This record gives sequence, structure tokens and C-alpha cells, in this order.
Amino acid sequence: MENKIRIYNTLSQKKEDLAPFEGKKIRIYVCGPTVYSSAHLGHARAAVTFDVIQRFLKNVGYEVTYARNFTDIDDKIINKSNETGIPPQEIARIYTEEYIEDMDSLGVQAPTFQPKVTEHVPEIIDLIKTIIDRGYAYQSGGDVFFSIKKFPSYGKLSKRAPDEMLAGVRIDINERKEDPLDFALWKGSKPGEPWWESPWGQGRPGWHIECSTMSMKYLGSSFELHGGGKDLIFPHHENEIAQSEAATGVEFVRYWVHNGLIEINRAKMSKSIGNIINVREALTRWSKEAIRLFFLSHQYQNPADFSEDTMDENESALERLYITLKRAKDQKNNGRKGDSELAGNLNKFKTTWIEAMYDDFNTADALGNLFDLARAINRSIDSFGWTSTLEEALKEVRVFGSVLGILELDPKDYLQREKLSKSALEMTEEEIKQLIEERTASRKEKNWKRADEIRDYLSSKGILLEDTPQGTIWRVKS
RNA sequence: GGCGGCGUAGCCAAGUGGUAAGGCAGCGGUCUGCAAAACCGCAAUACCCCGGUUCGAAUCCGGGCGCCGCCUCCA
Repeated sequence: MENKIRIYNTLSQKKEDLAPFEGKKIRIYVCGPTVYSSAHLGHARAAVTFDVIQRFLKNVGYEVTYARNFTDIDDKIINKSNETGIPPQEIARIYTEEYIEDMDSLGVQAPTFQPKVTEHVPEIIDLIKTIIDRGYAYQSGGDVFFSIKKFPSYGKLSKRAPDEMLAGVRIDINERKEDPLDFALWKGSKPGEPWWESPWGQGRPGWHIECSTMSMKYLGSSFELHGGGKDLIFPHHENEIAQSEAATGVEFVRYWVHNGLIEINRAKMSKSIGNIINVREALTRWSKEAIRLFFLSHQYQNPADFSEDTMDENESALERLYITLKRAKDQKNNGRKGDSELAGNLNKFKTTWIEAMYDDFNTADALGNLFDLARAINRSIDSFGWTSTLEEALKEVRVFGSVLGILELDPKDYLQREKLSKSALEMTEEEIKQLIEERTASRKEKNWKRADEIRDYLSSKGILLEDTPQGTIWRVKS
């Protein structure tokens, strides 16, 4: 097995060995949402991607410190406030809470720190002062701008040269900027807008500076891993690098990691196109683990094209795994010791899934190996029922599941309750159980007609029956 | 125009030099009262096209076609 984690670094455009600054400590910062609307699948993918990365790192022995911010003061929030009449703070509060709830619903573990911009304005002002003092920024009216000319390596992340960026590009000509590409560290406030007192007058932080401030506050001037969606590479992360390195003189981040975007019918999901799918909408139809499975069955850097059919397929795939787990659980100990064939498959799985994850967190590859193991488990059950090897295999599946955040439910709960709640059928568990009892009685009398009638009826209601040696079981159809 | 990326069977999707994981859907078989699930098997002559490098390329290089993202708020 390889002993180095390989990770694709946007900065070098190569896979590199993951090497912490110190021991086995990894510090991660991920750009969280600007809280002015409900979380959509794009937010969810980013959150799940880095959730799995941090889970895996912990699993293989790293000590992870993970920060993800809330940008709770921003032009977009102010615009929303102007549209709705709801105060900006209230908008931010509502969507911050929603985001926390939604990510929790998706099984995303809470980061170590979840700092908010509005709670760090003094630190932001200090950082801006430092940048000005070091000669990288200038005041102009009530604004403060970062001067990209002073930062020669500007463009190193997004691979673009400042001269080229200007050509044919739509840029607001702001009279107060020395260079059109300069960006605001501090924005003077207009009447009616939220503001904080600063050396440059009343105003608020510009976009970008909050992430530099908070990441460095919680993780240090230099830290290992900074993540976010690919759409943030420019200008957001480019500007973060410029500001941070201008302020400290040291390398800001060692590995830049970017997840691919969600597409709908091969077009980016975005507010301007209006094809947004919110997390809570998706959760009314598919289980949280199916949604995670959808994300994780793609390599994290690739685009993921969303469709209802694809989601249904993921739900079916998840169901297959849970059915296998349930079968395994239902086996009785029959005294047999082990199954060498399964043991071989288990060993293979143990190494292959770890290897896949070591290679740039390739969850899609790892999942392929899981399905191989599931087949091996089923085969073993068919031949031997319960064995100690089966027990070991289930243990390993649980470990794997805990890294990906899937297969964490009791199989029965998934196959019945979880799915019952996602389907439109109006049937209680009690009613279902009664009908099954009646059918079991009919079957004993070999009254196949009545038995089939009941089965067909339940089927029409979306309930699938299965007659097993242990009795009749049911689940909700996909 | 600049930068980045993608094009693998019916659909989804791994795979950066040695003759192609996995899932979903389909077909046949075993099992079953019949089903379901599971297993076994099948199928789809699956690597966008054309050149090149190589003993050997889906994988590297060049060219072409198609699609997408960023360059403007965005996970």
C-alpha cells in the first residue's frame, strides 16, 4: 500500500504528496456560504467533499483542524434586504441556521470552527491596516483597495496574467481604483447600509478579506489545505492569496483543492440560469445517503450532472447495499467458523479502498470496490450463512461507511422508515404489517390467490414483499 | 480572445503505458407455490475523429470536431 496521500493541487496543477507542516496535523479551511439564500446542491457537494476528506484524514491518523466560514455581511445580503425589507442581520441569521440544519441533514460533520465575518471585523481591520502598512493597499475615498501591481505573482492560482485579464473583459471602471483589477478590502458604506467604524470611515469588509482573516486566525499564517468550489478559484482565492501573502510575507496555503460543480442537463447550476435545486427539496425525494452517494460516485474534481434518473439510480444502488447488510444481519450463527473465499475478498477490499482514497480521495473508485465486496458477502451468505469472516466484513463496511458517511443507518430503518418518509404513499407500518399477517395465514393454507392479491395490492401502494426463510419482509419500492 | 477541463457500452461512472472497475437498466439460468432478493451467466465488437511516439496508448504528443466552466455574483 502506498504510504503517502496524493492530492491534486490547483496551484501546481499536479498531484502532490500530502505533507503537513508539522507531524500529522492537517489544517483545512473551506469557503462556506454567503448566507442570503437556501443551500443548494452545489453547497452540499462542497460540504460533503471536504467532509469526506477530513473524515478520511482522521481515519488514517491525522489530527485535523477544520474551519468553514459564514460570510454574513456582503453586497448580496444587502441587496436581498433591499428587495425584501428584511434587515440584513435577519437574512443572515435565517440562512445561517438553514445551512447548519441542511448540512446536518446530509450527515456533514460540523467543522472545528464556523466563524462569522460579522464577529471578526476588528481582526479584519487589523489585517487591512497591515496590508496598507506593507505597501500593498491604498485608501481611496472611504474605500481601501488592494493593489495587484504590487503583488508580482498575482494570477498564480488561476494561471492568468493581469495584462491579459483586461483584454475584452467587462470590468466596472471604478474611478477610485488605480488599476481596474484592484479589488476592495474595505468598502465605505452608503446610507442605510450596515457599517462598522474604521480608520477609513464607516464601512464594511470587502469580499475575500474575511476568508484571509478568519483562516489565518484559526489556522495560522500558513496552513495545509484550502478548499472550495472551482468557481471560487478566480477571483476569490486568487485574491485571498494576494492579501494574505502581502500581509505575512509567507506562503499562505500549501494545497489548494477545488471540487467540481453540479450541472443540470450539462449546464452549470446557477442562480442566473435559475436551475437551482435546494438541499431541502432534494431531501424530500431522496435519502441523504443517496445524495451523498451521488456526489461520491464522481471523482470530486469532475463535474457532476444531476438528473432525477441519476438520483433514482443512486437510491437503487444504495438499496442494494442495505439489502445485503440486512441479509447479513439476519443470518443465524450456525457454528461454522470462517469463509476463506470471503476472507480473501475482504482483504482485497481493505487495501483497495484505502488505496483509492490515498490517490486524491477517489471515492468513486473506492465505491466500486465496495460493490465487489457486497457481491462476495452475498455469495458467502448463500453458501455459509453467518461466519466470523462475515462479521469482520461487516465491520470493515462500517468503517468504510463511516468515512463516506453512508450505510450509517440500521438497514431496516433505511429500507422501511427512511424510504417510507420519502414516498408519497399513504400507508402506515401497522396497516402494512396487518396485511402481511393475513397473507402469511393465506399462504399457510396454500390460498395463493388471496396471498397474491395482497401482494399485488401492496405493490400498487409501493410496498415490495419478500418471502424469506425467516418470514416475509417488506420494503418501500425505489 | 485568455485560462482550465471534459468526450469510456442504453444511462451513470472509475481508470495517466500493458490489451477496459463498479452501479443502474436489459436478457437467460438457479432458487421460489409464484414472486422478490441473492447468486451464476449473457449481451452490448464501450475508450469522439485523424495522425505521431512506443514492443505496446483510453492513458503521452500534434491536429481536428463536439461540449462545459472561469475571466462578472456564485460551492
